[in-house]
Amino acid sequence: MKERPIKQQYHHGNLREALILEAIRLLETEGLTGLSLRKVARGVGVSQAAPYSHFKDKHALLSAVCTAGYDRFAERMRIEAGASTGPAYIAGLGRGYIHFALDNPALFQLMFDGDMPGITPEFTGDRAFSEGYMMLDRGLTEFPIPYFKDDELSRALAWGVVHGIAHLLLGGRIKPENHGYQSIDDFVWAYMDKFVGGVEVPHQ
Amino acid sequence: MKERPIKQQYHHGNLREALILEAIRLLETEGLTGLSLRKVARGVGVSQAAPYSHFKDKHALLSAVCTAGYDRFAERMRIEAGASTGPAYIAGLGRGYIHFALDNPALFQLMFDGDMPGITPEFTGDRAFSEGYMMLDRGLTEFPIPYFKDDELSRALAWGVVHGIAHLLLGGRIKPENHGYQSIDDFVWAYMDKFVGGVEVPHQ
DNA sequence: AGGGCAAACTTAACGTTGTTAAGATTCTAG
DNA sequence: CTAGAATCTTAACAACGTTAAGTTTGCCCT
Repeated sequence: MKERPIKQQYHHGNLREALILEAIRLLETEGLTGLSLRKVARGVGVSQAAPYSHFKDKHALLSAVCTAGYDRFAERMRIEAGASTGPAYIAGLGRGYIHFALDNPALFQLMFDGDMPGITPEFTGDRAFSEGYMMLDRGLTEFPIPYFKDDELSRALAWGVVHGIAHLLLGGRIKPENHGYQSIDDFVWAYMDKFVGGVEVPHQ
Repeated sequence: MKERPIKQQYHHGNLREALILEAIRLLETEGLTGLSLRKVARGVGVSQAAPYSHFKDKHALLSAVCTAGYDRFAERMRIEAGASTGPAYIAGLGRGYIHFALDNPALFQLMFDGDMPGITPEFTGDRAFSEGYMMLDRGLTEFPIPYFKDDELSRALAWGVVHGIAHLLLGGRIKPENHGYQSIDDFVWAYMDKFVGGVEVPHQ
């Protein structure tokens, strides 16, 4: 019987998960370019070559990080959409999408800029498949955007609307104060409301 | 009098421009992650430290590359918009935006993903300022999208629509064949037509 | 014309990175 | 209890960004 079943000395126990969590942590503190395999290894207290027992190379670790990221991503959309229906459901999904990007900038950048396996309809990786795309797709089928007749293009359009603003806000290309909004959150709400309803939202 | 005023042996002559052009060339052949300062130097036949006579560091060279990129970017939009007016003008600008991204993927990635000085209304760098944003902004003022009342949000929305689809197509997240289109160009035309007109475009 | 200075460029070195090889330690199945 | 597999370590390699120190070149000033 061992006195310490959690923290071992030579065998780490669950190095694989620890590396993924440390990589996510470093991503948000050091950014994508500041992330190195050796730093991740150092962060969990193992040698520089230890990760190679669990991942073929750096890209494989980052892929695993993406998989975890897609899960959190879909969860955020699910939470913000809540139990609402109709246009409010679509708007909620969009806000979740955008908020996730702004709250996890480096992770979002890795998920969509690094050439990582992504969220396309035909992608069938089990855990890596993002529910995010499916939720948006199903939502649009149930509740089409008024102005746009429901067809394949309207799905791409809705996705573009949401993804584009997320990416532009992330890069600082669009600043809410330049569009009459004091807080990012006000802007995001108004933005999605305008898209799903096409209405003019009053902003002070 | 020298026999060769163009190609010198020790002093390169116009190393600065040569480095920028070589960096752009390498960007599209090796990608953003495959681009190194030393490769750029090797490509123009100078030593590894030569670039530091013209650029403070790698980031400074990439900034100069972005400046050149923004010029080409705006030019592409101008060309595709041509002399058209109304919704067709907006659609043309959007197609130019998307086509530039697809034709210069790594350059576009650098311009919008690397933390490079970008195109925001208040950015006043002389040559680095992209006319692209200004053209889109002026176009929308002259020719508002029908469904959306012309306000500050509609500018952000239009930019998001265009940028989002460009980025998603670039990353392979959206594939035209999944939306009923055989060629990317058909898809891009239909996409922009749908946005500016809100009409259903027939696709075989 | 020539001297000197600054700009442009080279070689050499440092620390960091991703990756591999070879060996040591621990776990586990038989 | 023991063999082999899984896990982890140390050591090394080439490539990278960057800096320091020295060399070559262009050019202005007298």
